[in-house]
Amino acid sequence: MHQWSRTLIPTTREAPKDAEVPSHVLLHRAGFIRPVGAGIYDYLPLAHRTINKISAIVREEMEAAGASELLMPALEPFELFKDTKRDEAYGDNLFRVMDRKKRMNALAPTHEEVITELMRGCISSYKQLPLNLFQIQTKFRDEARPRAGLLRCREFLMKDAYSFHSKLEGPGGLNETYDAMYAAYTNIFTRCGLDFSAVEAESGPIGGSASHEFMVNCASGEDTVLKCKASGYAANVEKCEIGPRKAPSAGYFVGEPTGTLEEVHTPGLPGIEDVAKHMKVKPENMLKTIVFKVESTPEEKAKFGEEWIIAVVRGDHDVNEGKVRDISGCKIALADPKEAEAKGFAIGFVSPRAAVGKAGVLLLVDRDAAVGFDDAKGKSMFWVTGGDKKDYHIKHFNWVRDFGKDPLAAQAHAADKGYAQGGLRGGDKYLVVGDVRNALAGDPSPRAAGSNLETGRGIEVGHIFKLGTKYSEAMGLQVPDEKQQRSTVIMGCYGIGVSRTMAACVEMSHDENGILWPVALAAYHVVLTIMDVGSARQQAEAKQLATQLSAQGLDVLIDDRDERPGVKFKDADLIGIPVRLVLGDKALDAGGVEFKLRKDTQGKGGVVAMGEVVAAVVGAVNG
RNA sequence: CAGGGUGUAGCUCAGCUUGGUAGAGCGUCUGGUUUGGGUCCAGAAGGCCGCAGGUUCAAAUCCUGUCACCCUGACCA
Repeated sequence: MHQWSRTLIPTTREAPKDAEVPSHVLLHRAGFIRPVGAGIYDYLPLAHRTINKISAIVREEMEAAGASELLMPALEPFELFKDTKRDEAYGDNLFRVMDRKKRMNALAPTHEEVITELMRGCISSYKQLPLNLFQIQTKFRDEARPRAGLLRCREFLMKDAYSFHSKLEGPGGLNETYDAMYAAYTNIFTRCGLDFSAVEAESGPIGGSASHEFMVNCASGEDTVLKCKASGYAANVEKCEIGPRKAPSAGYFVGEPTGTLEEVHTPGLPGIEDVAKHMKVKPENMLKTIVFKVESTPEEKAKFGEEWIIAVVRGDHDVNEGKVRDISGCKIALADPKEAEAKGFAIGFVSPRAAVGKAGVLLLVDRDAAVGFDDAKGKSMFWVTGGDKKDYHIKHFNWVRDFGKDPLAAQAHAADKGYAQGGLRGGDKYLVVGDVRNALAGDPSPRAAGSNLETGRGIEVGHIFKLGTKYSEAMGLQVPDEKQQRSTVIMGCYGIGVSRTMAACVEMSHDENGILWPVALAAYHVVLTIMDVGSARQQAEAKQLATQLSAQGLDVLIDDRDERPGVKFKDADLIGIPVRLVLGDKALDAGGVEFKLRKDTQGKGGVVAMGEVVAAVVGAVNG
């Protein structure tokens, strides 16, 4: 049991002006955190207690799933990152520290390199695998823009686990451990009392194997999630597939021109919305073109030369970079404007015509943009797109007339296949129709015919990932297998943002008076509010009750501050303790104390007889 | 990294346009008052006006530079 007057809970009436999101405001006001620098925070006693509770749950479930805890250093020699090239991949996000010998070190953003190096020296046989090791430790990332309090920090607490396998399938394989981690994460976030979803996530260009994110469902979340109720499919928008869309009845691209091609001067209009407004059309009548540069290896460049990809989607849609990458089969990056303009692309004003007659340019057209006839309206489509020169757009773009019938005809087979695989190196193709945009609410489900996707927002608190051999390959982690062949170890990694989980919980669960902690994460289960601290009787009763509650394994906070009742009630609500017991003369005279749950916002609760209080609190806490 | 904004008391902010030597509310401390949802009254302490240059008789205020923090975007295993 702790006394409020003997610990540090600096509640405030107002939050700092720069705090905007609820978790930031409330964690500050409730005395959980204080800023130290950009994206760096003090974790005060309440926060520390809550974080310890999250950590304890994580530990239990990780151990139960067969993982062992260890602790690796946060400070690492910089050379470690060279083998995996993550000194470059992380770029400025990697904190660099020069030591007295002028040697460069890194503050670890994550520990793949360290643990792979560790394993290289510790295991020498496939018989020692599988292994799953985890730690709970402070991570450092020099984020370009830390924001939203604890949700995006430069220093934060993370549980990171790494598993090692000699095979993918079967007992002891990566897939088995991955599934075990999926189950463990589900247990962890369920026990934390969070409303969450496990969703398919973008697994990046390496390997293309499975990856799931665990998202706390919350309208203020940074990530967009799509779900199909019928099939249970759920995915991050970065990853979400779109089910078969209805093909245009007349065929792709086919439609009569809606008028003669007309150039319009559109200077100083930065966004598609502005251009649409200026040209008096809807964004859905515009074609949005995004230019990507293929990032080839030197060998590829020698063979294929410089390569570009132009993705075309409807103006009200967004290009999905992962889908462009997957369909083209190329590593890509948004084109550098200067470089692209040198190639003849008027960035910001590119139309599909820009691809015509240029070698090494692939045009990827989203299915919704690859039409010329509006079936719903029963007439040809009206398209506005770039004018292929600075500050100009064109009206009445028609695919067949203005892009060219021959190139379209040559690709009819690709369009019919729908999700055509192709691209620059698939032959002579330079136009492919497919799914290259972000999914939206109402889009067809990719897993259940006739069902539609729904959207929600989420905060990513966990991410599990099949790494494959990315790190073991780069760092030479191999063990001999049954046949005495050296084989590269297969890895998985599994992260949980512990400090972010605390903040996400507040985002998910608060009201106008403060935080509502789930019992499992509450810094204290119960707060005893002493009405008159000058009353020896109230003090004695409080102490006795607190002792009884503590004996039941409950965490008890006694508000023994010499404050007016109103102040104490406000603070109790603010810091969000699930159960409040008020010790005042009125209730004591009636032989009890006042019992109120934080989630019951109305009224002041009822009097519970002294002999039944402990059972009542235990009952409330247990569920 | 680009664009925008802000740095004045522990917190929220006013003062700056039009230079004249520092203000309010909340919080803190003292005394009184009050005592079931952030009482009321009186008094007090508390500031290198982010930092460094410059202009001026005089700078929180004008100029230059710099640092820090925040917002939007880019970025984000």
